[in-house]
Amino acid sequence: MFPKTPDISEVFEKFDEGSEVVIRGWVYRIFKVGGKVFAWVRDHSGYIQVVFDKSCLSSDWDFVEKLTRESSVEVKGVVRIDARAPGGKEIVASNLIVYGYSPPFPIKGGEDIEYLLNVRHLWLRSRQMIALLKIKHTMIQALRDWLIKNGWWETTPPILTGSAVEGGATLFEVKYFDKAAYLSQSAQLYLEVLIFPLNKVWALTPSFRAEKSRTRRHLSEYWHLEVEAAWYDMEDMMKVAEDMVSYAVAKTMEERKEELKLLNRDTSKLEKALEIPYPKITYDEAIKILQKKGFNIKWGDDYGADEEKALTEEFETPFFVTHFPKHIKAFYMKEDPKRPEVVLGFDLLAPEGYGEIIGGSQREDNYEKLYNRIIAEGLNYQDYEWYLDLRKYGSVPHSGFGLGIERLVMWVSGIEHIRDAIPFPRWRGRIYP
RNA sequence: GCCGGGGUAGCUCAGCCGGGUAGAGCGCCGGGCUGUUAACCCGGUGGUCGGGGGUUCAAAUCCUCCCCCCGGCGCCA
Repeated sequence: MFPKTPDISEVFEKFDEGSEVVIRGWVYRIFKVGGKVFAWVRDHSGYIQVVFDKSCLSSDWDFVEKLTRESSVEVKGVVRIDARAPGGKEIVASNLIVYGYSPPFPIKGGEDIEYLLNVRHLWLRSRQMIALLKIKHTMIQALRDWLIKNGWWETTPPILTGSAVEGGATLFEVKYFDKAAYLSQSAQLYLEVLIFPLNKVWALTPSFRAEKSRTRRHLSEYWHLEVEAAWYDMEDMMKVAEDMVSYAVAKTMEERKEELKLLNRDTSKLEKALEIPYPKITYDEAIKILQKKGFNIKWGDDYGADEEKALTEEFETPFFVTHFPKHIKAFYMKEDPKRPEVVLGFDLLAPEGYGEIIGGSQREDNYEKLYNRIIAEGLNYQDYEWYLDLRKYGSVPHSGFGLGIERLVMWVSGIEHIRDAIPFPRWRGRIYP
């Protein structure tokens, strides 16, 4: 067993000048000046400067001479306060153990994105990536906390499925014994099953979309938080969405201050997302806004990336768009009883150009209507027999939504590209490492 | 799938238009420096110019086909 050593952040917090300490980590930067060697040693909590001075070191000086970036080390030494050290504190080493030397580290700064993606397994050690990994952790934790505190059951829908939720063109096909199966695009249909035994359910699963997308907002594999509940109408579900999102933003701002600062996130903009309820506009109103802004768009058109971006500029907080034309939305969305040409669907768009982070709806709970929509979409109704059964055996009004975890992390972190919201991004052509 | 940009040293790029012995900075290696913060100074090392085919006395450079990457669009979370 390894005797436990303090985190590097604890050296700053709990160890006074002159106290002896042992730390473990990786060499992050190294400077050799005169007779001394300065090494910044990093662990998950931060980094500290270690000073190697021949006169203070009992272990072999040769080990110090050979130190390289990303070598893994254990250092014993004495804490010293010194203004010349980053953070104002350093460790004067008395002993060095090297667990593993590193050949010249392939990332030195200034590399282009293709190169960095190919050494992603090493790039994840950078301070920006560490910050993003931590922000994602905190956001997932907060969303989960909120759901559990509010009485939602966590469930485990399948990843391998026999049929599509939406279109078939974007499915990843896999071999399933002697048949074909597909990687799940959404757990929604299964969550709709699970509201009958559990009323209010959710799941956090990977979703897969084989879209040939080449945008900064799409991944082929992303983490999908989906919720579904019986006796929730669209309004109820929008309330869940805004409560949950604002809670997660608040928690992240509270617990990940340093990381947001490292990423240069303007948190004054995030603060506005703490106030709920979020504004709600209908699709009709969105079209009018866009027309006023000079976009060539008419009722019935789906809005594209430019239009969506323009819309988000009208708001400083996340906001909802509701009541879309039926033909631009999925078959399972419930028709508005007052206006059959629109559905009870909603999107939650993040401000600052980030756009859609949630898509949800009240579900069609009438057997005939759902059956007709399936046929009208050209889908094979036999694939959906079990799903149609839900409308036969005690059908219930219900609603749900799906949230893209990486989209949320991207907006809250203020980053340019979704690939940095996931450690091992996947899209067309990218499967390594 | 479509539009645009790109592939030259370990990395970032120049050279290509107008063909004529492959360049720079960084890194790395060696030396120097008594406190570095992307250290600095001196010296050294480093290449199937993405791949195939073609034109030419001669191709990184011109023509052609193919591959890969990046940015954007549509689709979505």
